[in-house]
Amino acid sequence: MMPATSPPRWQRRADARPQELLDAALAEFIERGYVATRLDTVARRAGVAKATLYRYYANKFELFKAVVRSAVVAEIDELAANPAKAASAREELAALLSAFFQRIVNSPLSGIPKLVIGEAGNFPEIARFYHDEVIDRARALVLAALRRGIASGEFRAIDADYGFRIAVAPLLLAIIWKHSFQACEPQPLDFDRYLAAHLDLLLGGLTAPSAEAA
Amino acid sequence: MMPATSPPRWQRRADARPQELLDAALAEFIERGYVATRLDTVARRAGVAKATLYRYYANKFELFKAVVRSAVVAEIDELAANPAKAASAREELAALLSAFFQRIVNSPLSGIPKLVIGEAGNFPEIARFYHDEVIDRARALVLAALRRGIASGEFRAIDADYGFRIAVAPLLLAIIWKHSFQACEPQPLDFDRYLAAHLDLLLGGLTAPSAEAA
DNA sequence: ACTATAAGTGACCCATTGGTCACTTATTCG
DNA sequence: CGAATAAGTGACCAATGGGTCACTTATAGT
Repeated sequence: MMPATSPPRWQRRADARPQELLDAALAEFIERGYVATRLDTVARRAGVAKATLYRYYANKFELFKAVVRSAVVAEIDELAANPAKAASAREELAALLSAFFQRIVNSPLSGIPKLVIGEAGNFPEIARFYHDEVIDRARALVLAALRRGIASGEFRAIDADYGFRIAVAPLLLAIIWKHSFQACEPQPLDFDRYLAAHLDLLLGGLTAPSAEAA
Repeated sequence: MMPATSPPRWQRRADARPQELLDAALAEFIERGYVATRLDTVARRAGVAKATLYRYYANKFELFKAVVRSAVVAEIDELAANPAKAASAREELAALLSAFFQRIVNSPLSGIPKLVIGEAGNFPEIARFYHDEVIDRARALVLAALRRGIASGEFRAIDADYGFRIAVAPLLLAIIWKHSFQACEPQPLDFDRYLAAHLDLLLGGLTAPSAEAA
């Protein structure tokens, strides 16, 4: 009988662990939100014990920040780095909102904004972090498109900052709907038609002559 | 020495308790959300012990439903009962969204939709309840205004159900902003200007001629 | 080989809170 | 006045989960 050398109970993989933990945590945060995500589950999903997770991330919030940076912030930065330079401001704005829609709203990643929307009220640090790292970046992109259109006379001279919020509001609503109320309705929302309807109305409103009375 | 009859340690006030508990619970839910609201705190705020609360409401969810019905649903029903019959569909829609804005978004009551947005994902029963009791009611009102305008030719023939969502999305965003991100920005959002900007764009978009090319 | 050490772990602590229950007491009614 | 009973209560339970710590063990360097 060979006393078969029992395989090691675990391996040292210090360089692979951080990313594996990040992947596991992203999936869990998306599925369950911030509070409901159990660090023990995240660790097991990554194939390690909870105490091991703490060797790489100091606490839950640090883990969360790392996840958001590696997933959402990276996505937006990529968008910002490859600007779809369109002929008109209309097209640029439409392309931008479409990109946000396809890459975030209509993807599993939407779980992150959903989580933030829900829990930012109870965790001011999360709100501040997300505001500074994500919202500000996204806003810069939208504001640029709006200002371009206003400067060129393509759009009416609205307050761009308010325009930004009104332009992205339907994206937020789509996220909320998808994650919280989808199951309450017989037929699901058609995301493409929804986006098209929004762009149609928004661009119509932006272009309409200022003084139109009833 | 008169052995002064010590005042009763507590009083029986079976008819006043339910409303007092509702008031306390509304305030707590608004301040802290669903999960973070402690039933012990609610009870103490109403001047009773936690076990007393359970004599009137079977559990946390039942208490929550009672709160929403007595506060939010009542508000919407009142709105529905006194329809501001305006001359045009434009005015009707504007009046309706303004009313929602003033009575809910720009009032402490906004804490309730905020809470639902945040926690509906983790509590399907809350989502279902809010969808059936609140969203459906609100949607009926907005849809009526939209359909009226479409029927009269005042609005373009968009899909009213999508229009509903796009019309209310900025209200939701305002709620989220107010509760979660207000503190992250130097100057606060001017709610009145924000609403005006939204109505301006929305009505502009709804009225614009269908085929306007760049 | 063998040792230094970084990587990994199980068991534990502690605070938290929805919900329950046996008990006390204010009030009402005959 | 004195039950009967509904209103009210404090003390408790069980489950939960973030975070810690003393300990074990894989592995690289010599």
